[in-house]
Amino acid sequence: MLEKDPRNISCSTCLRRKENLLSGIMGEEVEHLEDHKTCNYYKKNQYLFVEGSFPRGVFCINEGKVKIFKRGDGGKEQIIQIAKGGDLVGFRAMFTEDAYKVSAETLEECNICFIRKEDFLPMLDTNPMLRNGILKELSRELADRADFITNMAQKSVRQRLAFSLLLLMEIYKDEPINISREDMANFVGTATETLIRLLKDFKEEGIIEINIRKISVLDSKKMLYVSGH
Amino acid sequence: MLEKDPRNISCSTCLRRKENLLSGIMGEEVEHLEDHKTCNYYKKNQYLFVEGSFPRGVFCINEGKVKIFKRGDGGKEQIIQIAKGGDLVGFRAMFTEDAYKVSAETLEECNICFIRKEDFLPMLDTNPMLRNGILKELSRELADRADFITNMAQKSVRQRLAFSLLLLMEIYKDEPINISREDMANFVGTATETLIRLLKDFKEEGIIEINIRKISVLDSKKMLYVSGH
DNA sequence: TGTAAAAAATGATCATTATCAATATTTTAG
DNA sequence: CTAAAATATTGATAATGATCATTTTTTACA
Repeated sequence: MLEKDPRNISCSTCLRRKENLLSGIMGEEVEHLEDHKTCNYYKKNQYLFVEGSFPRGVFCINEGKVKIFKRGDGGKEQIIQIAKGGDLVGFRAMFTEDAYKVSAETLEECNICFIRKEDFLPMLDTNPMLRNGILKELSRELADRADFITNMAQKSVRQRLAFSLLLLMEIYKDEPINISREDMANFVGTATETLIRLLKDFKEEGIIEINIRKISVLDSKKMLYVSGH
Repeated sequence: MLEKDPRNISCSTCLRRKENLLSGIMGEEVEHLEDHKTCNYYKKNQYLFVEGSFPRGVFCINEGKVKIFKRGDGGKEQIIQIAKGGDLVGFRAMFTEDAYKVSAETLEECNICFIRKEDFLPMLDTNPMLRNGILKELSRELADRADFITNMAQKSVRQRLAFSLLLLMEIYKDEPINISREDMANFVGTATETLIRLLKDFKEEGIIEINIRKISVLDSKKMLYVSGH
């Protein structure tokens, strides 16, 4: 259970901030951030923003997981990314001055801070470290997505699932992976039924363990092998 | 046939530059650019850079098409993007201070200018317009790749081919699309044989016309319909 | 805490697309 | 201009993965 009134989260002491893109912010800029950010508790399955709407600022996840996804023409979700504590979410659309091209929804209860555009963008001009960090981050994500596309095009569903489970393992750290079969299928890019069958295979092969819906990877070496990497 | 000694290409009068990210460069910065850039003629199938190598600068395509691709674990290429005259290529890896994650190879003869890192990066600090342009461009491409991933996951090969042909149509402007079946298959993310069969279908349906290997889209409205968008 | 709704799991079937093999056409280089 | 190499095309077959229908389990909440 998370703190439901997270207003006391402080930027100056926030450990998340010290490890993310905002770590370059110093002195009075931190104070300004602290005074102007808001922080809210989100239940599971709440939207942060929706495809087509216009960005008002950037979200900084303190606790919890958020899925970033796009709806295909049939309305089916494709999950592009799963963001976790420490990640900044939704700042890309701010630069294009365009509507969001993806949506963001919590996968579990979250504490998430919000920094308005007007408070965030000026820091780009005054803070070369932040600027460079963002350029670096955008470039890194671009490279990740080239990988994603290549995997999608060239790997079997079994291989993609294996690789996705390794990614999810990193996102969920030591905790078991706790995500609905449908979301997982929409991340891997397959049908829910196919995903469930493959999970069963992995279980029978001793690579994973399933408790109710939570998945633990038992043999990540074998998983990497199965992923074809 | 292209000019094989393109040293006379001038940044100050370059129409390509005036329409791309470098349009914000003014006055003596243009002169500096002009003095420090180099410009070369490339034959078909020449590499600009290879996955794993380290970037020394950025390429500015004056004439010709360049494929940006990644090799999957089997060595098979996945084309991520096809760059054309006016496009800047290879600047992402410069920000990550990391090796290239993709390769770039000419699809036809090209004239391409090269700006060294040392001449390019400092402009980021002095030129907010360039900086914002690049943030915008990176964000836009990130959105494009989310689309790419979603199409890859949710659309049939037939739909993806239709969509790819529309993209290629824009890239090739009025000229017929001139790209090998293998490259096209590696862009769509399918087997060459499947691609050829589908092209045949499109031809029989009157949506495209094929001359030797060059493809002209006859009915782009129908093509859009077939693409499922 | 019981019940309805949602999510997960299983089974059967079908369609799409990959793969392998062979041939035809086009391009390249001597 | 011609032979060799590369590319494009066609055919046959197999495998992967989607879809639809149904049952079981889990979750939410009155």
